[in-house]
Amino acid sequence: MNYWLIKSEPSAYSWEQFVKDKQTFWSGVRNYAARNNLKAMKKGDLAFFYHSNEGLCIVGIAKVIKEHTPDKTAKEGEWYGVDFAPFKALKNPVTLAQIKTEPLLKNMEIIKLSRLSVSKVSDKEFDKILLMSETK
DNA sequence: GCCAACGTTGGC
DNA sequence: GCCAACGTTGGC
Repeated sequence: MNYWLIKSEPSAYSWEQFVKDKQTFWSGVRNYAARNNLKAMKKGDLAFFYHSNEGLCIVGIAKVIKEHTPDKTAKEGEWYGVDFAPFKALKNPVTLAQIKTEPLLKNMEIIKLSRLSVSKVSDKEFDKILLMSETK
């Protein structure tokens, strides 16, 4: 099983809306690196849901319920989307500032490639962030 | 195939 | 609102 991190601006699509919707088709990705990550996702994989621009924190975990399918919102090019459902909310959001100060997480893709909207998270990073969300 | 210019994203 | 970082584009 693999872990991921997906980013969204709350003003565009928030975790709250996601929970309300019960599931969503993650589309609109127009970046090759992000697309490759989407294509690598398997059913059952978990992804952190990160709020960019506002909040700047990981608020919950999404689960892949359907692997990549063509993104019909793309007028040209070969792009894909993935279906997610909310898995669970974090007890406490883990902020970007917290991640930055944690040595174990300094090399996370989200830190190094802040502009990548879909990035990979290692097992260790996933566990660490979960732990941080449990303790304030 | 290189590289400068430009556009976009996202943190501050 | 600014600016750094990155991706993309286009001229050569």
